[in-house]
Amino acid sequence: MNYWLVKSEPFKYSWDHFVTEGEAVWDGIRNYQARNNLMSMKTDDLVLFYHSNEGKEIVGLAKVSKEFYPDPTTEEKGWVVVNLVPVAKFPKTVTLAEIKADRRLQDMLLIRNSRLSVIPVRLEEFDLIVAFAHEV
DNA sequence: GCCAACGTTGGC
DNA sequence: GCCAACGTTGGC
Repeated sequence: MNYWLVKSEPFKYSWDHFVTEGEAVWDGIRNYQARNNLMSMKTDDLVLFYHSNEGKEIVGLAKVSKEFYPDPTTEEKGWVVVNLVPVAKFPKTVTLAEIKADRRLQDMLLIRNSRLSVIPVRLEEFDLIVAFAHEV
């Protein structure tokens, strides 16, 4: 089991929209590193859902419902999508500021490479973020 | 709205 | 194969 984080601009595709639809085709990835991460995702891997630009916070948890297949939104070869389904909205969002403030999370690619939109997350980091999301 | 960081493209 | 120029992302 691996853990991931995906970014979405809420203006384009928000968590609420994701929940309403019930399943998302994660299309439009045009970056090789992000693409490689998509191709490493396995069914039932857990995925943190992050709102970029507006909010800058992790809002909920999703999981992989279908492993990678060719991106239907482009003719170009080599790009792929996965399907995601919502698991749970976090009781409390975890902001980028909180993540940056925690010494244990400094190595996250979310911070180190802010432009990458599909990011692997280590188990320790994942557990910590889930714990933050449930703090009172 | 600005700009830093990063990726990609193309000239040489 | 190097590197300058350009485009894009996303934090501030």
